[in-house]
Amino acid sequence: MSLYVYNSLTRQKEPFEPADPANVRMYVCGMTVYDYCHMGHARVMVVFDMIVRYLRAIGYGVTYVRNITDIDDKIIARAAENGEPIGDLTERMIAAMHEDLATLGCLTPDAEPRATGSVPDMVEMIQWLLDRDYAYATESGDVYYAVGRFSGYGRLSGENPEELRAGARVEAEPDKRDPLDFALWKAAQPEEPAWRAPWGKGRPGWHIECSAMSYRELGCPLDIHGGGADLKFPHHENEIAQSEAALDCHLARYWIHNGFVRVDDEKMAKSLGNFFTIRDLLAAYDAEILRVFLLSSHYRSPLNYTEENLRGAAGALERLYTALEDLDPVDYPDIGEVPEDLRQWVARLREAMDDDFNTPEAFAVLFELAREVNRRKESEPEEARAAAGVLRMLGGTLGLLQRDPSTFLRRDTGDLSVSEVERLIAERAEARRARDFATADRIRDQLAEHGIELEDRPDGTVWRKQTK
RNA sequence: GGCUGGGUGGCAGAAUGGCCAUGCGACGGACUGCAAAUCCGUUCUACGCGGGUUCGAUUCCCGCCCCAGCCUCCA
Repeated sequence: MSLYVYNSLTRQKEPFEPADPANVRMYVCGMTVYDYCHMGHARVMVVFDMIVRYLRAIGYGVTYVRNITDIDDKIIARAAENGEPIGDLTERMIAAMHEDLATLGCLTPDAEPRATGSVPDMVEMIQWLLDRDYAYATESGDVYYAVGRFSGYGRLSGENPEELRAGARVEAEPDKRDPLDFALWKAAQPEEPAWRAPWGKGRPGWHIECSAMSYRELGCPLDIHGGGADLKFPHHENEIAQSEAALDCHLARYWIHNGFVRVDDEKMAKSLGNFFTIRDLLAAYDAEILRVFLLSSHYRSPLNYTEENLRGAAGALERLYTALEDLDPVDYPDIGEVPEDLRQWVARLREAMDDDFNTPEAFAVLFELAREVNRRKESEPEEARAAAGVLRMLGGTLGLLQRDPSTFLRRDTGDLSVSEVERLIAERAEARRARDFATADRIRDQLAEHGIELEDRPDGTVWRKQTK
């Protein structure tokens, strides 16, 4: 059995065959740091984190590079608006991003190159394009890519250059030879940061940074190039044009694009005023719940944000952690150590994930395994420990289930302190001993109003946070 | 208009040419002082519409309708 990946370039699932299995080279377009990460960013980050984890879990070595765009029009505008230096704004947003991603359980990429730290690489690549006549400089000092010179333009997005020109909503830039041409370099403007280049001072266009940085960090071709679906056109199309013209090499073997986050079935967008930052949501939901939500639909499908769906994710995670509770799961550092009778679960998860990272199917496997753990819990504690160990290990391949179950299940006491909760539980225990069930039930109702759910067990009462 | 994806039971969300997804919800049973959690069972003729291929299609083919995204900065 082997991994199949949907390749946006060919529009079909293909067997995954990296050039070097010991070093899968993966480049993901990260974010432009002028504001906090929203759920759309979170989805990209979590989806590709899941992909890296899975590739590593099945034995690949992966070099994961994710860039940071820290110079562009929006950043310049926002910094001016705030009356702060560009560097202050971007440093602040990068720190916030790192914090958000760590909270969501995303691994740190192996490299996180910044555009401003890579300008010489970009200048060099633009020079190659000029030398080969794939680019031209204008009177005003801009440099454009000559799309008409590149025959493969439109292959990734399925767009036809002729159609694009015909329906060109692109406003006419007098200096462009072709409306499809795009900026590689923008001539310096007063009040804007600028770098030196042989053809004049200025700053890089957006697309060139990914071509230059991916080449510097990983060479060419990449095994995987990823990003949000909206980057297919024009960003990735332009990257292909740049890299292939400059390097005589196909930029990437596999293109992976994730679907959008929607809100009430509309795209989440700042212009619609319906976007949520990761921070907004972390105030209301545990980070691992967000992660479950983000992986609960297939990465290429749209993901609809609703309160109900978030609650569903919370319930799902609670079910999994409840299965792990009060067990000491066996630690399996390697799949090979899983007992024979539990291997089928590992195989089923792999089968799901090997099919283009089918996380919903993977969750189905985890739920069935959780049921198996629960079944064994009473009668066969040792077998339950083993099954729980596998559940935990498989959850780990998705970046989940690594916490102590009781920390998760008792993560939040709402507006009561833990000692108050415990005091009330003790009071109730007293009442129950006296068979004063009216009092006992009143205390239970009182706790329920604070979102605390009780469970009476033979050896005492435990409480947990109730998600409703 | 062009280019991508989609339309599955009360909700979310997979797979699949003929049998079970899975989770949540609802209902019944076991357990419990009652609950909760858990287990067992049931629920809902689920597959956008109309044709075709087939012994048999939600699944393949054709046409249509509808939705979302991209075509302009966007994860």
